[in-house]
Amino acid sequence: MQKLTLKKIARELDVSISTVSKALKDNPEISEETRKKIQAFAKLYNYKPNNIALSLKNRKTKTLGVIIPEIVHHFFTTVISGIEAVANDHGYNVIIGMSNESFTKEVLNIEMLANGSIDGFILSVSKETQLLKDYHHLQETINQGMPIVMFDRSVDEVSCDKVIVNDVEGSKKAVAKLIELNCKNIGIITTKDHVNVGKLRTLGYETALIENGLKLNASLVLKLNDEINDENHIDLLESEIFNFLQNNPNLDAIFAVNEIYALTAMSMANRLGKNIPKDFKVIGFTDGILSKYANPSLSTVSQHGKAIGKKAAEMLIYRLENEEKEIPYQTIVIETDLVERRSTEKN
Amino acid sequence: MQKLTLKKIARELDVSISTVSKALKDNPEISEETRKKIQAFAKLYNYKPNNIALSLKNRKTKTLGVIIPEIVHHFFTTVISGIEAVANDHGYNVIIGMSNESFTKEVLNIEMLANGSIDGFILSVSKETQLLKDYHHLQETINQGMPIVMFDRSVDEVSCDKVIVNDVEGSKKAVAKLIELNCKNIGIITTKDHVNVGKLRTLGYETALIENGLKLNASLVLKLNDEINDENHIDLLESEIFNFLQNNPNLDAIFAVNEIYALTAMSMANRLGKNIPKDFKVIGFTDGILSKYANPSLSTVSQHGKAIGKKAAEMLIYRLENEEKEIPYQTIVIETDLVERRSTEKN
DNA sequence: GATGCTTACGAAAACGTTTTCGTGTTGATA
DNA sequence: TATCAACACGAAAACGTTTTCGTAAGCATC
Repeated sequence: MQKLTLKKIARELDVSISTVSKALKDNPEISEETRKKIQAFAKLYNYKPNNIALSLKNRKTKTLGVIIPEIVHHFFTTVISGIEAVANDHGYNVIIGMSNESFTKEVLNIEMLANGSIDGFILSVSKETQLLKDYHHLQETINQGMPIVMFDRSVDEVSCDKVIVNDVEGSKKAVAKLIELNCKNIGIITTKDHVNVGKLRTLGYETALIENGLKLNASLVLKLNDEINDENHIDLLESEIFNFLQNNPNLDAIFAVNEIYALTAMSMANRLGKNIPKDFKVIGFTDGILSKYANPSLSTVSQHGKAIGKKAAEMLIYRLENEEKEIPYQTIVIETDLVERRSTEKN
Repeated sequence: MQKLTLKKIARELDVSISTVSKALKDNPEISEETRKKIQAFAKLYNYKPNNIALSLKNRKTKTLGVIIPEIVHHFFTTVISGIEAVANDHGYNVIIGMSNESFTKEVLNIEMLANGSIDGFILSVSKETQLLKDYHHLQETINQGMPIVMFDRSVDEVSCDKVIVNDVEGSKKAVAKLIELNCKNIGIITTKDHVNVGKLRTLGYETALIENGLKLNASLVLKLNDEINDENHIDLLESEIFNFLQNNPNLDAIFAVNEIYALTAMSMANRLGKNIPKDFKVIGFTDGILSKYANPSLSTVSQHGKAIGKKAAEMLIYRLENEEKEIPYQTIVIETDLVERRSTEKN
């Protein structure tokens, strides 16, 4: 009933532990007869080596630690699915920690895992960490010889492998598309600047306008507190966006830096009597489930989350399995795609 | 740079390993002076005990294994967030495996983790496992002394702790609500019967009709292959549901066993010129993000995923930490709530 | 009959802990 | 001065592996 060990097999078959171990690994030192006997016994009672003992011996756990800000989140889970796929192919497990966007929980999670439980990290830093700009926990982990691969929300101040999204370029594509569709007054709904991706996407928006000879107009930019991007503040979000649209009646398109802002913009535009896509077009960022099933379906900038996860896992595993090599840190940029759906159909 | 161990501290301070270990645990055997010295050194160089070595020694890993069919899924991630919260409070980590609805991957994941990596499982079986009705891997795991807590998709044939949703009751509430709203021809969009929750929700629908004196009408029941409940088959799903609604023009309400079916039903009803909620009402199952941000927002049966996860983790941890006690297996039923939104507003 | 070479196996160390038990030193007591 | 307890520490086993090294037995060789 209880787990079988080498020692128990050895005692049972009256040989030494070493002999059992070698026999199971087809070591030629062991005679045909003994080997057959031991293997048969092990198979019969379904012997499986204990992973913890192996980890201790090898000083490798064959598991990756993934720290994400939030798990009930389409983008992050998509990334995880990419990580899992690659990890499993290489015989690795994945252990997941959530920071809940809290600096303290991020530190705690990293400390908990860094003491031998895993071989390396894949992580996206919390918003609070970005705000505090305190990265000592990350640096210390790296200094201790544990590799980190950052994705999406990466921090420039820490040097390590990174897989990032081309936020600026993705936003430029989206806004350029709106311009091409003859929109003249394109607004943006974004976050406050301390959220890095928000800042970058805003930059992309501005760049696209300028490159196409359009004027920037500060009143067409709505910067929201990201605390209201959350299921419990739908009403607040709605009223902010409603007011914004009402105060800018000439708006004929919105680029929103996430799905929720985009969907809310669509509803509020509807409420103001605008028809989408006929007289109001919308593009979001992040190709999640909301965009696909929205009504009308929402055009969006796809980040290829699964590809991000795969790439991050590949980089980490490669580094882990080639520790003798001096591999320079890399930053991989995953390009975005504009997925066109009904919210940007031509008139 | 490299990880500090007891041995290194011992060598550095010229004492034995035992002394270091005891000093760090404030064992009174060690003199004040030595204790202070060792603790100061350990703190200075940030000593943290190696988790793997502890796991081996204690034969406890303090980590829970969670196997889910799919991670890019609102309900499952909500459950995970509940598990994480409780696990972290008790000093446990969570390691996640995905079966991708495949029996083989489920078995592989369980085998991979069962060999010492974790202390117990929380799992929801894959669709393929339900179809094959092969549960030997689950039974064997339990026989080896590793506890399992099943949630949501549980299997009656295996006895262990379970946390399940009251699918029948939830569906009854939903359909009863539609009846109360004066709907006369209520259809259901559900899955084929081999999906257990689909079957139960269908049963709830039928029960509600009968208990309210309405007739069952087979033509108002649409049983879909669950392969098309997937982002790649939106078109197919749409056409199936469109035909269903078109062939039953007298339908004035739909109860759908998941969000996607419900949203698609709303779009298709729109396409057929029906106004929601005025002449067509819809209720879905699973209170996910889609329901909240749908337009009109979708009334739905909420399963309280986080509560399910919390309860499952509590049961598992309690069992793990009271191994001496003979705890009988429990099945906890989490009741559902009907969340009313605009798709069922009164006329 | 001494030497050497296979063959087949076991002992022991190592990974990093915790914990039990043993022991040398000190100071007090009879 | 012999005895004893208290004190402070170290040795070693244990958790379950892998792997290096040592060695006994058997046989052939000269």
